[in-house]
Amino acid sequence: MTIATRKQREKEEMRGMILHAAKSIFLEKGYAETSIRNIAEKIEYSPGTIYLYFKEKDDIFHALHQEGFRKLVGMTLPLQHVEEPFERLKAMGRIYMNFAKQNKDFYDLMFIMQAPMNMEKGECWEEGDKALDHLRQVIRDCQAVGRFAGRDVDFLSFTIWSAMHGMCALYCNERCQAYDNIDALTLMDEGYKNLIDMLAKI
Amino acid sequence: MTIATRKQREKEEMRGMILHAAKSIFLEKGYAETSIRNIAEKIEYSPGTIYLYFKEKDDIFHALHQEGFRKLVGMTLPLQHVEEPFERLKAMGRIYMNFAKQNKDFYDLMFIMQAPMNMEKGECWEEGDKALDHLRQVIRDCQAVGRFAGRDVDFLSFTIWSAMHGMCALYCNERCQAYDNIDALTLMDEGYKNLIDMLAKI
DNA sequence: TGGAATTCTGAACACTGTTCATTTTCTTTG
DNA sequence: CAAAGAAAATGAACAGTGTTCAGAATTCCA
Repeated sequence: MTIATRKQREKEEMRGMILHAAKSIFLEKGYAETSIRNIAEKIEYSPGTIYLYFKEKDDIFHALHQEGFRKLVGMTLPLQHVEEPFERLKAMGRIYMNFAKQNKDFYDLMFIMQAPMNMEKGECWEEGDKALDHLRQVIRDCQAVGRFAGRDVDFLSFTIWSAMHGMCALYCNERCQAYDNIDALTLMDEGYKNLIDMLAKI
Repeated sequence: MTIATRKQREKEEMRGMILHAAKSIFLEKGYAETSIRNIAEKIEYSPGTIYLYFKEKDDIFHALHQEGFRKLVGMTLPLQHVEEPFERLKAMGRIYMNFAKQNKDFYDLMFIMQAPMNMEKGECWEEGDKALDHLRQVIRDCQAVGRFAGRDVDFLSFTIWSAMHGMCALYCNERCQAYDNIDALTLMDEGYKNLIDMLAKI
């Protein structure tokens, strides 16, 4: 093991430490509280050190952004066992919604926040593109069994993603409060059912 | 005209000045750049003065939040001339989407940002509730002419609002970039069409 | 072991929202 | 009109932010 490779490994480890600390603060106290100084304190290094491993704060959140997508993609494994395309689409929606319900902060970071988005597209959406392609493929599969006849795949994927995202975003941004007497999670579930009903008839 | 009423009026005028300055900076340079010091500089007062007219920064954005809703509600006037309920619903959607397209920052402030949301519900959603009630009423009107049979008005309004919001939010947060070769505005238009088609068949 | 290269530090810069003692301005009273 | 009182405006100060960089500490290699 050459010394250069050890240096390389140590650099990776340090990046890992920083990301780990950043993530724990982010999940515990939210984005606003996750400052460079807080992260530095957690890993017991000085603030300046962090800038030797990340060009800027957004880089850290960009990394967490990608981690979030890996997490989401990881949750879609059960889909392999769902053969019927439309059932698969339904399951995808459920998984997406559950991800948002269970990972409010990650969902925020991935789909709502402006923060880590100031990147050249390309590397930023590696994982995100994969997820979107997955949706497109399921839609094509649905078309192969006679559904969504004549619909453009891109436009329909946007329609479906938007509808799901709309519910998740209103949920994450506390806008469900607009419905006084209805629990936010109930709202999401019933909204999802309506969407499925609509997709079934289109 | 008593002196007390003049004082009152001057207080209102000062609030107006602050709001006007805040709005112009907000629309020109975005939320992040709209600092108390920037606002103070624009109206040629010291930063401290602003706190004599607004308890905190969020209060200012809360006021702009309300202004945004008045603006949106104002745009719905043409709806009075649309008799057929479903046509009216379609027109509502168009107006909502156009509002988002033309007022990205206001839309962000009203439906996405967490910023001015840390208020006791109630006064914060006065205008927002009105808009939502409007949607509910149109849905009921649709039901009166045989559409959306058996659907719960609250849940359906959430479904529709979410679907519209999803598109607008992805647009405002630059997530439409996920579609490389498709213009964001085209995406919105086609997404809207799909939604209408689905609502027509539900 | 000595010099070069790397790694780390922490003070400094220019910001942020917010507070508050002090000063300025306006209003009322003697 | 002058003095006293009230109201309004100030700007320095506090604790925080992201980011930079000269200098100190450490590690590496000859």
